Amino acid sequence: MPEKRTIPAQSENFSEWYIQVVLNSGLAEYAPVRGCMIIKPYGYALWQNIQTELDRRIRETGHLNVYFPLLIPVSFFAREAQHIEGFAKECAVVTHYRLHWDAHQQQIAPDPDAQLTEPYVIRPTSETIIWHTFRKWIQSWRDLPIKINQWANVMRWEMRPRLFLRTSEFLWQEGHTAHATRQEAEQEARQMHQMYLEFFREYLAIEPYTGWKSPRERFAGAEQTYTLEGIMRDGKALQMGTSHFLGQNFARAFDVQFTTQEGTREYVWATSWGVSTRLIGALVMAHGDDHGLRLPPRLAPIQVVIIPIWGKDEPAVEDACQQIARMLQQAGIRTHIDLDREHRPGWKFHEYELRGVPVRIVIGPKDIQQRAVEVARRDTGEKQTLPWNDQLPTAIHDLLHTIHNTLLNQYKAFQQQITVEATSFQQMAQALQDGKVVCVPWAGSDHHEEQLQEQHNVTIRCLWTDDYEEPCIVTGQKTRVRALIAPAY
RNA sequence: CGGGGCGUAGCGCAGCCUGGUCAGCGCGCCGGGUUUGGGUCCCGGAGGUCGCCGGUUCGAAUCCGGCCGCCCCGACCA
Repeated sequence: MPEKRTIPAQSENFSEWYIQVVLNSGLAEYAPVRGCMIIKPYGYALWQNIQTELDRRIRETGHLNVYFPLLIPVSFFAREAQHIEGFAKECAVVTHYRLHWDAHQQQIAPDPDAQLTEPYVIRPTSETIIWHTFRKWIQSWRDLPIKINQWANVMRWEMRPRLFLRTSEFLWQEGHTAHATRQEAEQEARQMHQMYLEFFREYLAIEPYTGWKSPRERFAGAEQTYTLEGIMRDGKALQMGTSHFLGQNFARAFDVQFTTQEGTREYVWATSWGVSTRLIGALVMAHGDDHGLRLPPRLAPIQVVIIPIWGKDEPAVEDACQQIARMLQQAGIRTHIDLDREHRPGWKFHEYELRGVPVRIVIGPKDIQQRAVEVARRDTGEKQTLPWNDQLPTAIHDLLHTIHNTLLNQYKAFQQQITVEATSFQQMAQALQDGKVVCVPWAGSDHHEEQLQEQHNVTIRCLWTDDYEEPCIVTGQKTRVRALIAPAY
């Protein structure tokens, strides 16, 4: 039986595979505006599952949710020099507050009489408006720390958009904190970085590389940027989250000082950190295969799909499906029954594989007779028959757990296998040529990094320290610092 | 911004070179029947000012000029 393939093989054309999986699995589709996407119910359910757990962890670590406005006066961006340099090129600007019918052009257009005296920027990130506000909120050491978070949309007018990975508008969570001491702010930035790592491991089944960014790759306005770098199945790195130690840069830019316990005046120390809908792109590219998505069970909108095989006695089959669904739902398992009569079972098997549903249960006349169900795993494709009894929900629950671990272990094995350690520039170049990502001793400068990009089209994704010293591959200087070098999204 | 591709039915496409029964196919949709343990099959039906503007011509989806938009690859970025 020839398979009707709607998506190309991953190995054939990864980029096209990615686009087709996103579109055909029902995660998202293109919007009328370039670079924007419509996040469809299935994709949004996935995002909401990410939100729910992440929000819990953010609040658990002492942060309160807030909402700041979408529009920011353009002058706010002039305050912090690096910040404006980083974002100016990609800002959408609101200049008018009214449309009118332009009789000359025969179209609706901004009313020239309704031009704003000061244009507003649609936020590309909220540091500026938040620090403008912090000035009002902070006078004394008693006002600190302030630890807030907001779930919002932001807009960055990207040159080259890509579904979920780099859309002009995207959804994210941005945390912003203010502290009395450098040490406390640094601690906060590292803590949230660690929180992301645990969340990725426990929910996305991805354990990315972690470390800090080189000065070149740092957030505009940060003193230190901590990052999480996942390696996708095509060997390219994807920045999955960041946490910035902002020093006193924004406090100085917005003149936010406080009176210490000793009565002196000091600038406030800051952090900001965030993850976005890009994580959905990471899930697709880290776990997906030729059949489509493979969603980690703790985030999957549908954890178990039940597919009936109708046979002669349809009511009996439907009833059996309902009973089992109820049993699973009562055990807290997100279960969906597909009672659609139009499509045959084979069609449905393919459909739910494309959509990455972790577990499929098939129920037909045979199963009813034997008081058993056929259970298939999306991650490995394995099928097994489980008895239809009180133990079923527990068995499925355990299976979901196993699937999570399998996905995580497969990811880790892949990441380990694609990573090579090099002790010379030559070795590194060869490994990159072979499609590997490379870990090297590094004490180079911005200049060396620029050369890497020009010559090999790769960047330093992150830096960390090892226990022993090795000579840097570009300077020969002994160093404990290691760099992960890879092509990136 | 550079390179490439595309715009014809809801979706995917053919037709364009060589202007004239070229308004066509597949999927989907609607109606009826059949089938259901890995993408059933058959019959009937609805649906398009061929991206926009202008030109050439007796005649333009097709040729010419201009404009607009989208996608892919690169430089920038979560």
